[in-house]
Amino acid sequence: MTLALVDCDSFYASCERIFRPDLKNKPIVVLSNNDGCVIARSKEAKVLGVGMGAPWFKVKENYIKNGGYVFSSNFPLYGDMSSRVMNILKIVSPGVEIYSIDEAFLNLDTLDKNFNLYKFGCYVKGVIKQWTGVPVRVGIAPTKTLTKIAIYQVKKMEIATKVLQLNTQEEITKALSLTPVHEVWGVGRRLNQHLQNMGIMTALDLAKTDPYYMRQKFSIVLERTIRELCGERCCDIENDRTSKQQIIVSRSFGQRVDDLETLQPFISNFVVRASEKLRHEKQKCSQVSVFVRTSPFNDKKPQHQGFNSFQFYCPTNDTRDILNGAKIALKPIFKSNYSYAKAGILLSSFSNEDMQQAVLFQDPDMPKNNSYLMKYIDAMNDYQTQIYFASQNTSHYSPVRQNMVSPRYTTSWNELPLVN
DNA sequence: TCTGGGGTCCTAGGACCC
DNA sequence: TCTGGGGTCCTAGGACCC
Repeated sequence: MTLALVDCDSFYASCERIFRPDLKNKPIVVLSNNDGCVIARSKEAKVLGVGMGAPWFKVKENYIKNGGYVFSSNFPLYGDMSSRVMNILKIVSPGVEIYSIDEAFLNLDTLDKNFNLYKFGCYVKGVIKQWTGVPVRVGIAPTKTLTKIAIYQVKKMEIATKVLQLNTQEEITKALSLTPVHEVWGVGRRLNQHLQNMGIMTALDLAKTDPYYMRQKFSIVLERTIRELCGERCCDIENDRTSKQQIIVSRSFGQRVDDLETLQPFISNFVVRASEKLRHEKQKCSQVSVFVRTSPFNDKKPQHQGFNSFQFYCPTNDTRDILNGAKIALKPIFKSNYSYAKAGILLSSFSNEDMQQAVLFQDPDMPKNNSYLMKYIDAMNDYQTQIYFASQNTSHYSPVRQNMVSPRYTTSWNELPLVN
């Protein structure tokens, strides 16, 4: 009974480096939207003391002075590199669960008992590096939570092969004793504080607690974590990805927005994007919510945040319906005299697009949603946006500030890497 | 001056039912 | 003075993840 976790090493920074081989062994950081804060760091950048999530304007000077390189985020590139990695995993592994853009669990239960899993891990690492250039780590263990522990140990102990198998109880116990409790998957800031107060400092301390007691005191989630640390599988591999429960599109603004006439078209852009995702998921939604907020970091200006939802009479994935709902929801929460720093929309209450909810006062043969129209618009916009809705801002997706974006090396004909 | 975006799961509590 | 018991469903909010 064995699982593996394949984890890309400093993923975004590695993607940038693949197309800039001159940056080998150089510090690289990747920034969030608007070049706000640091969301990825190469090993060398960590050495320079750049923290995860650090506001860029605070670390910039020192980092650049020390010879660091910096990129604005380039998600088309990272998304494409990710799917290349995942496609390789689907070839080499009997079962794959894509967990995030840079992580996947492999189900190795079906492999023969005498199969050399450690060698397999090394092979996976090698083939991904050779075919994509992405460096990965592999953790092998009986449960998901333990594969996470294995990955943490690869990082912390700087294991040269980047592959660690936790097989015997001795190996597991040793790894647990060397892992601080806040590094355990599922233990966040709040829980860590409580556990520390109880004298639970390491993953091994946590594994030794009574799961029933901890369930009463905290939650069933923690009970599962404890059992997983003890080798009892509580989280299964999900082979076929379950459909989404909600879709969010939101942005922080590079420039503050303080009037509805400016904000509304950006909200429309978010709605259009979210509706495309919804149709891509083959779902309809019954609710759209809109939120706005001022900057929580600016204590000199008045603060405001608003959230409001609109319910649809029957489920829809027609952009025009959702634009209308979002517009109605935004009105009461928008207040003038505030400088808004972030806004977004959220679609929820999904149902399958094939199911048609009959409506009493509507002719069932005349659906309001014109799904053909949306299909054609999606098809036309697939390659490059050609059709906009009247309420959109067609010149800017959102007020954004990005100064250091790398080319879309793999997803745009005009930006392919050149070989001299 | 400048602080990301997109998700999941669980729980408590209210509304409602018989 | 004294005011049941047991259940379901839904939602908002918290905690956590990458």
